Amino acid sequence: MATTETRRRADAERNIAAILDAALVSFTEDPSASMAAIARAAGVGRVTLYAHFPSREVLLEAVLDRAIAAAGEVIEKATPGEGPATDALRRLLQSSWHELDQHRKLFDLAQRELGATRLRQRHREVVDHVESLLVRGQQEGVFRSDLPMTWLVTTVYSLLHAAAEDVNAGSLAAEEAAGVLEATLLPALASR
Amino acid sequence: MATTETRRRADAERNIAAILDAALVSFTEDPSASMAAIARAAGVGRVTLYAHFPSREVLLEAVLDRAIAAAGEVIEKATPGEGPATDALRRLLQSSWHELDQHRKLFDLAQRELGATRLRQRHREVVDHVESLLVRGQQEGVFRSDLPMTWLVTTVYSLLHAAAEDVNAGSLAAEEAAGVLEATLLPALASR
DNA sequence: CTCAAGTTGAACACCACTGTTCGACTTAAG
DNA sequence: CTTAAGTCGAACAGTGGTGTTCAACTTGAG
Repeated sequence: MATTETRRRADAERNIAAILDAALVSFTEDPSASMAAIARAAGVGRVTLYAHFPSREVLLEAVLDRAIAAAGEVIEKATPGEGPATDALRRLLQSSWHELDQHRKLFDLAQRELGATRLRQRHREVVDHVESLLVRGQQEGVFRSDLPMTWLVTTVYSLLHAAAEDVNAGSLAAEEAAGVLEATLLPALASR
Repeated sequence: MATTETRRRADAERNIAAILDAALVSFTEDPSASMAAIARAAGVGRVTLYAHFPSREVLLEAVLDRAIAAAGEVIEKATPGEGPATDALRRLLQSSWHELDQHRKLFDLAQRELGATRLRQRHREVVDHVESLLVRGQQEGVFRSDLPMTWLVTTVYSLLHAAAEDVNAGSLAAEEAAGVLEATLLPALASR
């Protein structure tokens, strides 16, 4: 289905992948990463970068699309719609905290550089997964209903991000992240 | 005590204050705010800005120092050392969430532009207030001790920041922020 | 009133980043 | 092997930020 008359050469394909990988890392590490730095990180000439992505904006959008797709896949693998909501949230945190944090950082960047409204719909795709899990938990009576739903979603993302930052800074071990998140989020979300 | 042979003229003093005010807002709204933009926001010529703050770096440090001092004062007014730890935390959130969020944003920016280590000590002054309150709560048995202290501090700051973002984005009313924070943080921090 | 302190815009050199063009070179595909 | 697709560095123009200098102007203090 991707053979729609693109007919790219194999090395071009490889470079595009390397660029997207490098751009994802670069953008999440430093929002103001330059095109030159990204090209260098991808092991590719600056001209090659521009050959595939004519502008910084286009590149950012491509990275974002890819991150959203990846996040969607990882989330679905955790089957957030099955079993007790509490267990589903545990599975989600365990498998996806890192992926979701990357997405969050990209979203922040894109919001600044591409404008807020333009991103809402794309962002929704990912956020909705979390939100519908929380709604299900409320219906089951295990998650609290005394606070706005937007706030609950914010709480999940915010702590996810915080854990990722701590891991990045070295003050939290990566293996402990999911457990710590669980121990903090479950009581914060639980109904009394 | 501030009369130590500075002998600045009154309008200079006024301009410096206006610049620091504008810079605080500008930096927290947009980390990449330019010197020209800050001067404009302060209602002051670009040259005047440079007359008082010879570089962007110096200005950022001055803003940071001021924010730390302000945060310290606001925190102390909430008397975090008196009464039950839970009540003290409530007072702190009620009076300081906005101030603490501003400080957090500045800290993030300064960390990127001035280097991480250089900021640790200054940051400590503010963080310690929160940390010692949490430690006191642990000793009283009302706050949990099963997670690293650094994580508990991170949790408080992270949700503080999230609430401020939501208020800024319009999805949370400013008057509700403290209450929502309380309702989320207390169960997250409580011992079982 | 007087004068030093302070402000201002215009102009300057400098630098980093963006995006483009070119011509020479390398590599995958048939 | 041939050739079209792709890569590369160098060099370019344009933009926007930083920090400086200067000479004219305004303002506060004594």
